[in-house]
Amino acid sequence: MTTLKDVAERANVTVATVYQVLTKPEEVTETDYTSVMEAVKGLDYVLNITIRDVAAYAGVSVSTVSYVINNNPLIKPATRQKVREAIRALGYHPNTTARNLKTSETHMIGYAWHVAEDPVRRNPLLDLFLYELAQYAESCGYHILTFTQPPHSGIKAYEELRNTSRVDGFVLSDLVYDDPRVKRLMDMKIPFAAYGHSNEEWDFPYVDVDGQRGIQLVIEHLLSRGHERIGLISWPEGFRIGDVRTEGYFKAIQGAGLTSRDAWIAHTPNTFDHAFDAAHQILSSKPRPTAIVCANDIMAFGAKRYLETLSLEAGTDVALTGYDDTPVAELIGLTSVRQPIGVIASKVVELLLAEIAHQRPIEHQMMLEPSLVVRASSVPSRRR
Amino acid sequence: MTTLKDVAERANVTVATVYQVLTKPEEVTETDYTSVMEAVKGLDYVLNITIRDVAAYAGVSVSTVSYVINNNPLIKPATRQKVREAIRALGYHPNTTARNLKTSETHMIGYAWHVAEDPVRRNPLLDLFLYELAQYAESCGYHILTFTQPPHSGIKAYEELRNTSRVDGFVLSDLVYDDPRVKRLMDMKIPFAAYGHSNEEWDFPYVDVDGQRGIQLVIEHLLSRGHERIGLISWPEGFRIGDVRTEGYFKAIQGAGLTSRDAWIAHTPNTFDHAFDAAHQILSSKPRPTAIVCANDIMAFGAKRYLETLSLEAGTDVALTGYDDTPVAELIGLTSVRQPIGVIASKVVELLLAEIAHQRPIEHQMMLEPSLVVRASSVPSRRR
DNA sequence: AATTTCAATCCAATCGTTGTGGGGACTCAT
DNA sequence: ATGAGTCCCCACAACGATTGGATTGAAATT
Repeated sequence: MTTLKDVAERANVTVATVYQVLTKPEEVTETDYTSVMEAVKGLDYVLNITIRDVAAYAGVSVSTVSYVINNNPLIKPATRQKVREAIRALGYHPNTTARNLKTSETHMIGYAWHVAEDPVRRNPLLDLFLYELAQYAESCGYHILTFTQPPHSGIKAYEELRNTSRVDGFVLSDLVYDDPRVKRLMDMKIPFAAYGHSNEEWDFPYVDVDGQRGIQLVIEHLLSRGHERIGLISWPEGFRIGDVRTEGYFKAIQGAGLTSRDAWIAHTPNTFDHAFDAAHQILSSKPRPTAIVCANDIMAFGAKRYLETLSLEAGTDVALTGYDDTPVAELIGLTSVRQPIGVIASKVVELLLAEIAHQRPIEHQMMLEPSLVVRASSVPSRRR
Repeated sequence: MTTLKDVAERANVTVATVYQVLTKPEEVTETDYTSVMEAVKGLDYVLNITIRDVAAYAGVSVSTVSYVINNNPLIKPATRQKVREAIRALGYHPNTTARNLKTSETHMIGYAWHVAEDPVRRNPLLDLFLYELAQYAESCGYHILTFTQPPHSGIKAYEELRNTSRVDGFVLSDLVYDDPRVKRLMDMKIPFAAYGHSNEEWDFPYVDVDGQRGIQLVIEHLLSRGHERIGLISWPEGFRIGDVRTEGYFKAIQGAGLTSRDAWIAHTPNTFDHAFDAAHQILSSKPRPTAIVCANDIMAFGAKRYLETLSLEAGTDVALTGYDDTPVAELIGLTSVRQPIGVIASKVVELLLAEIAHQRPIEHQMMLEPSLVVRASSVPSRRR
């Protein structure tokens, strides 16, 4: 491979001159220009600054430049300065690919989009999570490689990315019971960290938010507002997040010495229409609850619409709460439970980087606290 | 670097045996096991299948293996078969990093998250776009590297990613007038393709959706339902998308021989509350419009809420339309304009890949047609 | 003065591929 | 037998960085 130095020697000028001719030809003497261009032609050189060029420019060896780049303290400040200057002058940027090859790291984190056959089921919370993930990873010098996991393809995509060494590890979200991805990644000893957890017996790094606690917060809030008949709309059984929240509901109700009734409980898929119907069912019971807790904002949204058909106002007539504090909750003034997505993302990245460095901290499983965001849907208001 | 072959020679067994010892020790004879393990220890070898191992296993040269991998037709079918078998047997996967270094391509596409200081302003449409982008790019053997562009940092992040050769090119979205990213990327001859366009005079590859046409569809629909007094809630002037849609409104109104009034037009930031107020203002005019066209779903959502405070029903009492067909539109039964995000994403990727290959097609600027999604908010309904 | 020590550099091998430029083996016509 | 022409395959030099071990000159020690 031809370097700036080769051209310089052939044209019998300095490396700096060659660079100047190639980047700002207008600032250079006629003779320099022609001789350099001739050399360039002869060697058919194309400008591409590498570490070698920097070394030649600074008058040191390649390794010295490398040490400077990597902040190796052995290098004398004067030399360091000289090299830095050369880097600046030539506008040099280390080639990540070459570095990756040598160090066999990629500084990339893989994150699979949650499968979304049904666009309505796309979870805005996870979009936000991905955003925060990207942000925090970047501050650690990592980037996120997003990929889509074809439905029912198992974890092919994960293996492929790892096998071809495109990523150093993975972040998982949307875990299910006995999540096969977790199992397989553990088996293959591929670094990963998860948002949410899967199987109590598996030992892997994750960050989760206490779903029971979230519902507890909601119910405490409702109790403080005098509600004693509290309904629930949650997922069908068998979904991890749903089950946790449902359980939280029962625990909190019992903890407060209240009772619930079957008629006040609905298990429905997470869609607007199903929740609408569920609200209808619950509010048809006698006595009917004065508050309805929903395991998700979408459900609350559907319930709210049902209230409107009865000309009931959420907050004033029936208290209504959601979960996840999605943008829609803000829009419709829905009391909801917020997960600290920013913190989760940063912790997950931290855990993952530790895994990649083969240093699993003692506390590699964290449970974070959600917080309650009270809005109009659970407190009576005079207007609007 | 030590290869399987080195170990095999030292232990005086076949390459296949070494591999077997290292992967399925239970299926191997005692003597093989000990001799191989001894060799492994002596060379302190760690299992890592490379093209060299495949070559040794198949009894061909490294380049032959490479040719097979890259489907070079020169290789004889029998040899090809032999190599394929070796690849399978050893579970070999080419190392992407090494390949990237050699070919100086990365098969990565950079996409910056739209800046979102204000979380409420996050655009779900772009989340969907990113998803589709990832999906289509993958089908072309590319992956998406997402990054966040720190606000006011200019296009530093873009340059950095390109300079360190992490990506082959970029996809842009959320373009503004005279977008500085477009200008700079054009200047630096960095491949990119955009969703949306920026400056009429710049020649760069993009895909856009005809915003005027979208509004026109809406207004034609309203006309067909007999509306003649049609209001508009749109962005303040100076935002590309907003201006296009506003213009579409005026053109369509005039084209239909109708007139508009200043009092029926509101320019507001894209928030629920501002739209609420705008609707209030518009509906206070006399005569008041029978329909309100909004340049965005969020605005329509705010307007809808205002209607509700008046006990007016969208669709029955006042027709209301949004734009972008975000999930919320589906939820609240809002007539909206849908952009073919899947098509856009695939076209953008196509254009970008062409740029990367330095083959700009004649049609490197496409304008796609939006479509109207009619829901209850613009058609009177009997129930619900 | 001879030897050791040490900080500051440098040399060269290496990471795992790709692809050019041969070259051996074979066929076919001379 | 010879030469030309194919057809397959291989040796080897890259790609652009990192890094262990060698080297060097000067300071410290003997």
